[in-house]
Amino acid sequence: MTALPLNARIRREIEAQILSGAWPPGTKVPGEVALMAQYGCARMTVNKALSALAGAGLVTRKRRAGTFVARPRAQSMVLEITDLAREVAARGQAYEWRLLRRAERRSDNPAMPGQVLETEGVHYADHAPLAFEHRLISTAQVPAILTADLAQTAPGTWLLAHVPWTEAENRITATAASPALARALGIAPGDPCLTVTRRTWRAAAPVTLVTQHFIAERHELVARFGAAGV
Amino acid sequence: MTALPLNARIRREIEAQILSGAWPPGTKVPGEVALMAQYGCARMTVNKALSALAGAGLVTRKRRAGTFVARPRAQSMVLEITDLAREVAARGQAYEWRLLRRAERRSDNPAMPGQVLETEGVHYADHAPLAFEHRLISTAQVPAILTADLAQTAPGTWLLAHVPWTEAENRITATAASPALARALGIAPGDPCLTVTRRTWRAAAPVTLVTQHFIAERHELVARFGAAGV
DNA sequence: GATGCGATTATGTATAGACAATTAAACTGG
DNA sequence: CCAGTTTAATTGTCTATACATAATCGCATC
Repeated sequence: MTALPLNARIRREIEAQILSGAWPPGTKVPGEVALMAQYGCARMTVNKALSALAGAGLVTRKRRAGTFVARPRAQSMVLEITDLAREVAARGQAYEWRLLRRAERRSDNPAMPGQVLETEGVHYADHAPLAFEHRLISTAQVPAILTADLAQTAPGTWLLAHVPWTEAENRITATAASPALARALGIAPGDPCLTVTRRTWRAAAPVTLVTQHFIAERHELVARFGAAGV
Repeated sequence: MTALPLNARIRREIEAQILSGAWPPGTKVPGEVALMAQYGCARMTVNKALSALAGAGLVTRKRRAGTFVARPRAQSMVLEITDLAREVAARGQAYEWRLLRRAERRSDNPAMPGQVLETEGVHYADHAPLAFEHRLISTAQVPAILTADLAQTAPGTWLLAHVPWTEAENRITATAASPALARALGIAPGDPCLTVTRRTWRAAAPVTLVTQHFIAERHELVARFGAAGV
């Protein structure tokens, strides 16, 4: 057992009180001077612990008033959107990507203006279709994509390795498969699909706009939240 | 313009270098002593800025080696799962909850063992059905739920206000509406639904297990990633 | 009562210095 | 040239203190 730094220990002990329910929302947490006396340390050490708790949203702090156990508000979950190739491989399945279309053209989509590379293809897991993907990539932002072998490497995999993004937005919804989509995925028209649309920016400039249609039974998004930041 | 605290300013300026791409992944960030000289401040101030960046995952720090711009890994997105009542109200629509079933019984679901309160009901936005909800609540963990008026307040809303949770897991998928579900929501059987299953724990003890079926056209989950933590 | 204003209190930020822990890099002996 | 050892650079934590800032409380006044 390595000795936990003091500020981390203070933090953990307060956290335990909150998470056990002993200190319900609204409870006043002992002030910095009180904790300082209790632990026999400097105020900065206590401050670091309480600031970290405030940053994690477990307490709210207000000058003159004090520190209080926060009322749980929105559940803010972390959704890990990994690269499909990696995710499939992590499940121990064989990953495969098949490029169906590749075109350089001017975009007619206001969300991705300018010259774009358009791709369409299907992701396979263990040789069974998993998702159909339609993507636009800004060639102004990512000129190197034009020389990439996208029949070999899925554009998402290539982008993840080559382009840092600064902002992204995912929209998740359910849709019924259109006849064309059903044909590409080998399912029946009207079957439910989990549809993820992701827009990615780098320094306010759109980089890529991708829509992935997953076969519902074969894919699930998982978002987890652990309060302790563990 | 309120003057930003110095540690926040240092953080922002380093962040800007990383996000603009000027400092690609792997770049060595100036050390604490260098920044200390550059900004003419104490090391603790620089340390606070860099520690915050490390906490946000933008840099990794290693003793003796230094601070380096982190390599982007998976896209980890923040998915805000707010209370439905609040979310509908935030969109300026009229929220309504209708309780269809309420039963105290022993659970046969291994994910939620023991004595539970089972509820079923429908969430409405502007008097149109939005989602069907099925829920199990552990009465051992939340005895007070038995006295709550769940016809008036949706169980999710009540729980959010009364029970702190420590861990949660969401599974998101698409399903086709069963005949019973279609009847409850006023849609056609087989129509696609966005299905969210959420399990919540408090200190390793299961609190609630809820499944919500959203009408696909009326609901969308949005996950955002803003690198600056804004 | 209602209103305005000062006093008080708790947090927010910053300093300057100290020592500990880690580990990359330089050095040494075989 | 390699393996083990020492050195030194860098971050991690902590102290003690100081002043800034926000907001509540209470008092005086209208």
